[in-house]
Amino acid sequence: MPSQAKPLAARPGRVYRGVSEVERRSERQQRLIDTAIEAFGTRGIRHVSVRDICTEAGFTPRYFYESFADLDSLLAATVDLLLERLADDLRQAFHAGPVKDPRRALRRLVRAYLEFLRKDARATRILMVEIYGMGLDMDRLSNRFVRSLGVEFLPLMAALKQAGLPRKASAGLVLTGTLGAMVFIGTRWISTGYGAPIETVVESCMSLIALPGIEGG
Amino acid sequence: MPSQAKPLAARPGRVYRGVSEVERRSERQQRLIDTAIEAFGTRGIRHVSVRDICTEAGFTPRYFYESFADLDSLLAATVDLLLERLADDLRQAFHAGPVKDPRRALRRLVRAYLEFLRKDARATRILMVEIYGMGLDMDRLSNRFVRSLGVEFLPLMAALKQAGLPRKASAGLVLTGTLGAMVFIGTRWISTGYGAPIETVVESCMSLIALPGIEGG
DNA sequence: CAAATGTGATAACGTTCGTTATCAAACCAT
DNA sequence: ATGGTTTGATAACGAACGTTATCACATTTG
Repeated sequence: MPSQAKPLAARPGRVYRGVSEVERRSERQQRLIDTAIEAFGTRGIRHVSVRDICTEAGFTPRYFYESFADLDSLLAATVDLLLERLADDLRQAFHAGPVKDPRRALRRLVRAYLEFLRKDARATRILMVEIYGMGLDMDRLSNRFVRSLGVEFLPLMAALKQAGLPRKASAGLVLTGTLGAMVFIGTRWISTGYGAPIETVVESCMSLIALPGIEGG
Repeated sequence: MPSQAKPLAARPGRVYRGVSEVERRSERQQRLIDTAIEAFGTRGIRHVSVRDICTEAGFTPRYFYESFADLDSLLAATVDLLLERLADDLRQAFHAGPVKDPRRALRRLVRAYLEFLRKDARATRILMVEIYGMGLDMDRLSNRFVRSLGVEFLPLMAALKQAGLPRKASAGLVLTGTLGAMVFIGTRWISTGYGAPIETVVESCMSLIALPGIEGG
């Protein structure tokens, strides 16, 4: 599934210990990504080597290169997976209530985002910090984030923004800024040990999302 | 001056080629930091080694360790210097007009910030991207940024925010969020080749800073 | 002058890195 | 059972790393 992973074998392959070749390869890939989440998420990419990943996953280096070209590819695949999980959570939260009320739908999304951050500090570190080590420029990064924040989420927010936007502002930049606000608030919340109650954090996020013009709650 | 640099020799030392020992050491330190700005700012910290810095600065490794304990210390010193420069620019912009009008003063600050980013893409990359590679947690990072954004800036903005803040929001978190918005917008602006006119970027930033309640322009 | 110190080029040290190979044991096919 | 595959442990490889030392040369000090 991860885009940066190597292709998963064309031939059907042979069955070993009950599982097919494609299954085995995919399991190994998954195990590598799981190990990467732990390693990158706790020590940071700069303190993780290919060898580290292999020994921690209980693999021979050969199996690393079977799945990934290098560490950066593994990081990219890891980020992909985490963004996918985040997107799932957001989608679920979005549809867990009335979709027509934009303010309440947005609040559900924000809360789901924060709960995702609280659920796994390692994932958070990877998505909020380590991701910058990749070659991605801000545009791609922002787009990637934004795309994973749900297809439903985006037009909703964009519409809201456009409504109350000052004449000369750019909707795209404001969107990026809002995203940055979420990221910083989330990261800060975590680095202070989730000190503030989630209600307060949600409210703080909402106060930055909500522009004059849609202020109604 | 940089906090992460090694102390600059206690003894007076001897004069060499016309300059005193402390001066020489400080010049070397400065040259190392200049080299670091170029190296970190264009290739990223992950692709820079102590040896790289030395050869690019025209130094023997000995002189690296004379000034810094390791690469991270050099990065920290570099960040310190850049934040200092940014703070200088902001202070100057702040006092370049009527201080009493908070909206206009804020706009001057935002513009100065963006012009700083445009002035040197390497500095921008270091401050906005590479900085995350350091051990700093978000709290320290945010505080460091925020402190360098000018002692005058902060209470101003905090006061503005508090005025229009929803009941349950946290002023500190909202401040962090605003900072994140600035960072993301600035980085995105740059990664798109400064495509948008600075007026548009300023306005986009302002639309995120300005909360309902101080909306009056 | 001579002695002491600062400089710069070079090399040395041991470690770790990414990457590839070796080889015996475990497993599947026929 | 025999022969081809997959596996896991181990090692091998050259390159790069951080760090420290060596030694000739330039400069200052007495």
